[in-house]
Amino acid sequence: MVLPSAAGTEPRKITINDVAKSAGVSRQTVSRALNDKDEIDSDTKQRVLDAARALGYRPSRFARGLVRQDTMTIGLVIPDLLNPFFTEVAAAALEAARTRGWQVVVYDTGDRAEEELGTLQVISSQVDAVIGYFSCPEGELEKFTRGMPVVLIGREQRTRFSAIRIDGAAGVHAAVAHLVAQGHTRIGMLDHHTRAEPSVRHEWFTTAAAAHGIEAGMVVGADQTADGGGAALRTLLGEHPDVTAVFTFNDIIAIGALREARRLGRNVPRDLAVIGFDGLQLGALVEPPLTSVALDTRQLGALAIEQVARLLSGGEALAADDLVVRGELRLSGSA
Amino acid sequence: MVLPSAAGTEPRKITINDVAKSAGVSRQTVSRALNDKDEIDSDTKQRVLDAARALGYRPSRFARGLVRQDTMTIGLVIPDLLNPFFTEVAAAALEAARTRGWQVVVYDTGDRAEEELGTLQVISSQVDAVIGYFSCPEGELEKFTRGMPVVLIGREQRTRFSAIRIDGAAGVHAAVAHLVAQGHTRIGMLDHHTRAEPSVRHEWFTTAAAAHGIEAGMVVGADQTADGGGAALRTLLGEHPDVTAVFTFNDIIAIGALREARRLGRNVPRDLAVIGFDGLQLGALVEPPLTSVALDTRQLGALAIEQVARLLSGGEALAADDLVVRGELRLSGSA
DNA sequence: AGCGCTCCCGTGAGCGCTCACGGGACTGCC
DNA sequence: GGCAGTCCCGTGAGCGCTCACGGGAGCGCT
Repeated sequence: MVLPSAAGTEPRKITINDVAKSAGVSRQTVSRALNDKDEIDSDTKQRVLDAARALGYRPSRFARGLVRQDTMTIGLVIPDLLNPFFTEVAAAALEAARTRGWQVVVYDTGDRAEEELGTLQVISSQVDAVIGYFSCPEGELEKFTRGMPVVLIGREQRTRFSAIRIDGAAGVHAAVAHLVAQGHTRIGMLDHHTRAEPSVRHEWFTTAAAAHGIEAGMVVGADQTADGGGAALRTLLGEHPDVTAVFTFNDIIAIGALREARRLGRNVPRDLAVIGFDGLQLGALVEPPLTSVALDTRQLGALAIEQVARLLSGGEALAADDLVVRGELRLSGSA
Repeated sequence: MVLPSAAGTEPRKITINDVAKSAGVSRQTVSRALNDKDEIDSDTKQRVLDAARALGYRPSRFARGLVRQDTMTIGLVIPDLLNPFFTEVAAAALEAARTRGWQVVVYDTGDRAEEELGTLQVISSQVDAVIGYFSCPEGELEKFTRGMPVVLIGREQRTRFSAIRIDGAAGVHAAVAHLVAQGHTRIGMLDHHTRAEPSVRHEWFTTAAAAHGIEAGMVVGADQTADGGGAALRTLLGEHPDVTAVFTFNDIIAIGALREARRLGRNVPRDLAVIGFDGLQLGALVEPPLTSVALDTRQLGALAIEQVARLLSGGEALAADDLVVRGELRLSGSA
């Protein structure tokens, strides 16, 4: 591959005009050659193509996009690509977008609020709409997304934006009911620890626990990784050795807890029942298979794309009541 | 073939001029208001902002990109977002791209060659360069990527494009050597089955087996999922009940085999040793932890981005010998 | 010659936006 | 009054490309 190495000089962008000049034809002829249009002699076409290659010409997608504005690009902002839950959502969104012929740009904020803003700033001039998990204040969000459709996922507070609510109340209630029915009374929770305030999933847990008349104070924050889940379980069992069941913020933490339980010689589910949240496909691969409050990630992705479509078309958006994905207890081996 | 179907269905696009007219100011003032520029009265600014919101104005990212061409977007094409290996690579590429201030657009082809072409067609006018896994003929590839830098991953044949080679020969050799040292002589393989020809990883396996003087004919094709791995193991053990160790095309298949072995009452590694390929983080979560020929996905992603950078700048590209990621045997519980 | 037709190719216009510049209105100060 | 300075705001130009036209050249036919 031979490219003109711009030695020292500013590598001035090569435009269609440079190619035209080099091939001794007009812009339009170059355009015709590159786009496989009709009205062009095959010899001329080859000459243009050669000239373009020799110059290392790359058409500007902006200029092209400007004139024929037929592409829609959605920005998908997620906290962590390595967390399977988000990749499941991303895959679902990608699939839903594909049926519309839309592009999806994926961004990873690393679960840090400051990255969110940076990403948002960049994104705002790159996409036509944004779908994502955001933990930053709503004001900041609005500032960077002026006039752009935004669909939030899993944000609980009432908001000016469209938000797909994840409602796990019933699912968590069912999970606790299941544990209680199995005879458990000392149920702990491994929560998300990076947020200052307790998570909504934790609230669901305490509510469910209260409904069953059991204590819900045995909570330990966990890093959003399997190792974090393991460490948190160790801490929890250290503080409350009589715990016989744990509910976790998500499946990754649960899987770490599963592993840690094995290391501690606790048989799951006999000595320790574990129930996760998310319902990852991954949960079926571990031993024992994970019981979890499962979310339909495909529906989640599809809903988000659907709502974006409505916002973009200026049509009637889906109401908040329709923008809900409900967690459902899926029983398996671990509880 | 997926073509960009008529995406936006708005009757008429609202431009900056419409907002200007509506607010009774000039284009430039609108621009100033929207971009938080200085030379504007705060009252005017608010009036413009209100007008923009009332009209539902969204700036064109193409026009904006045209005039200040400072954004670089890389297209990352992977076969399956739900396979953790690819998300690890994607995460690595995203991270490497971020340090350069680049965007990454992720595409999922579903491991189907026809999707690759459709994706390529769409992508070619959307990104500045392409990184990806492609199984389609090179000619097709070139046709859709005219003049655009392309970096392939894991393609073995010599190619006109830059390609990052995955070299597992030594790693697989070490894996087989390890199994032989443990006393195994009947080693089977669970290969990838969707390609017509046998995989390169299979060749590495037969070569390594030959070097150790053991038979390598016990091969079963597997679907690229855990279930596929399980089914393939069952088939393999049905055909060759004396097999005591298996090497798999990748970790997902290996994890499925692990689970199936447990169901069949075979203890791993005592009754059946399992060695995977890829070295997924996921491998550490299953029981027993997976022994695998590990690839450095971060290096893979970083290399790809680095090469793209060199191709784009017109500078000297990395040579084929530098574009290699080598698999390395990482011992763990399963073998 | 004149006409119509096909095959190529070029020219003007414009997509929607930002940048550089110019300029009016108003202030303060000599 | 004159001048500089500040604060706003508007105008022309142009980013790189494609689309809609127009038009020359060559052909065959009347």
